[in-house]
Amino acid sequence: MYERKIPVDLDCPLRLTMSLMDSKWKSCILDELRNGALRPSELHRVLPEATPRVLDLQLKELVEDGLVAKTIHAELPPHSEYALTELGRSLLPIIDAMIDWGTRNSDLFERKYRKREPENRDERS
Amino acid sequence: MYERKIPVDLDCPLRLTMSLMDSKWKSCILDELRNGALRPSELHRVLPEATPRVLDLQLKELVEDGLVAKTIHAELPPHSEYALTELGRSLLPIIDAMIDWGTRNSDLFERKYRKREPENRDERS
DNA sequence: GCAAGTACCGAAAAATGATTCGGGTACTGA
DNA sequence: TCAGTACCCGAATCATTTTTCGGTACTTGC
Repeated sequence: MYERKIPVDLDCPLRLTMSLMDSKWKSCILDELRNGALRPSELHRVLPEATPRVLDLQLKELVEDGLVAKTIHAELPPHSEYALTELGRSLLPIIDAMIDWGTRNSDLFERKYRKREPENRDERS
Repeated sequence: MYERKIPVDLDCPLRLTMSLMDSKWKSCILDELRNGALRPSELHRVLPEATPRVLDLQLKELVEDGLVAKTIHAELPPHSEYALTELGRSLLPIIDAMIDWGTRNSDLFERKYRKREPENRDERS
């Protein structure tokens, strides 16, 4: 895990909240966990674009931030599970609002950015 | 401006929304513009931690994404102003929710991460 | 002319974030 | 004991973002 030099911005509530979920996968992970705990392999199955390694790292940070809880089931074979904590669950309204906004406005950005391949955009004037 | 290889993730509404405001300063800029247009120098005055260069780059992206509009006043001396568009304004509820969450939970992370200076944390066990 | 203010912008450096690679452990069932 | 599965991790590498540094251009006031 990276050693965050400036852990979170504690003086600005906005930046604090942002810093907890603005990585590439965290918000998706929180969203996927909304319906119940998932095991790492299951999470990878629902987010196949993220490598297991990334998910592992991000989950670790989420756990460290108290948004997700890890449970190890000692049965055989032992499994680990990640679930939202109450704190993590309290972020869901924000995530819902973002999903909502993205859904309402997706066609706008569709037209704007799906001109062609990732390559050049910037065809103004 | 950096040529985003993958402009925005168009297939996931959550990631789409995120991609528009997950940079270090964008959400702050949107928040600062809520009460009316600001000139670059004014914006720098209210966000002194961000260099004028960064603000410039971020504003440019915000304009390109349609969240902010730029107006050039041709008087002398010519001034430019940046204001929220309707689209940008429609993100404010999300930003409000984040400010809210951050305010409600700041003391939690205060205790957790303000052990000492930005330097080392990582004093587990 | 010259300093000071404002708005820009290019290029490189630095910092941060994400991904890949190559393992390691622990258990299973055969 | 061996392949198979799931989980975990360090380190290097790659990608992206942010910062730094410098510069252009224009206008105002001296």
